[in-house]
Amino acid sequence: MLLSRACTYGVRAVLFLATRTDTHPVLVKDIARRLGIPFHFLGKIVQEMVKAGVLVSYKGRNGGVALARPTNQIKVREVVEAIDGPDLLKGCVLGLPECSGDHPCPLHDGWSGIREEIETMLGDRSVAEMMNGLAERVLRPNTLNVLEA
Amino acid sequence: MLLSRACTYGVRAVLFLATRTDTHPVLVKDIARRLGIPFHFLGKIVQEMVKAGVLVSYKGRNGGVALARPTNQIKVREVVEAIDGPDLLKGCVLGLPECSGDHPCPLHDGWSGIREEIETMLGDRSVAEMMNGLAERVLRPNTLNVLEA
DNA sequence: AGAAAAAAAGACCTTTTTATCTTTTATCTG
DNA sequence: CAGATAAAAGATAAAAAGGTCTTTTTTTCT
Repeated sequence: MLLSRACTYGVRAVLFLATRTDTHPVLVKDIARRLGIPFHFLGKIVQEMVKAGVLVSYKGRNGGVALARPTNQIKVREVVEAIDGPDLLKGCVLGLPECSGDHPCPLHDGWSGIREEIETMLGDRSVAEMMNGLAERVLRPNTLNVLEA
Repeated sequence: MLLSRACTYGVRAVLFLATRTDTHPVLVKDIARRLGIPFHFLGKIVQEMVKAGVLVSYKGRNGGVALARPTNQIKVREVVEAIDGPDLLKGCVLGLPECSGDHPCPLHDGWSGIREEIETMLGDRSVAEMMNGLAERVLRPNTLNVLEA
């Protein structure tokens, strides 16, 4: 698994918010229900994204969470780093501290190229750029979500 | 992390065996010491690789483990699949069961390309092909390994 | 002010991963 | 055959990831 499950939940939540034209805050509970993610677990993840400045949250009645910036100013990498940490793609694929350009492990060069592509995928495109033609339903894990109103 | 730690240990053990011109079995204990990997943990991992047909093992005096085939007939992918399972790279990056060519998630296309490259890196090259110019020491995690004879 | 609503925070639990230790089984040597 | 050797197997433990539940804090609306 490239991303932790928590991270995939976070990315999905951000993409979900990005599909909404309405920018009013959305309840974490509603996001969790719509995406089939455990509510309280998503709550924790949302907190991290708020701390990281990706989301803003409002307590109390009419509260909820919303994207901190327009979708064209948020990169998926920010979300990933907020949840899985900045070192997710750092370091040797084989976990060798000595592995470097000077002392490459057998996978070093291959992995370097792939890592760059992953970083491009996550970082060089904004959330907005990714949303082209994305139907909201695709973010849900199961088609037969009986909880959906 | 792309690969589990167990998997990196397994790959490193295979690469270590591949650096040896001598094809006599090597003690798991020795591999563990040389590579700085927990002995008993590596034992479990070796077992899985033996079951998968990547390694062969011999009990008793003069026992140990050895590569089951010449290095040009072993692919890293085999090792990875023996330890992390065959589904490591299968499925959506965001964990969405519905994600497919028809209903792609926003990362679907980008990830498809990257996945293929990872599979190429792991599967289309044999262990032998990767060993070009690899010094054995690079497989060790710490330069100052006092345990090394 | 008081009640309700919602995120924040914290305690706790379960599963998986990583790791250690002990016992068993197989094999070789003398 | 006896003893030593080494992997296999199993039991246990520690740490991390994933998930649930309860309480607290903040805010808003009568």
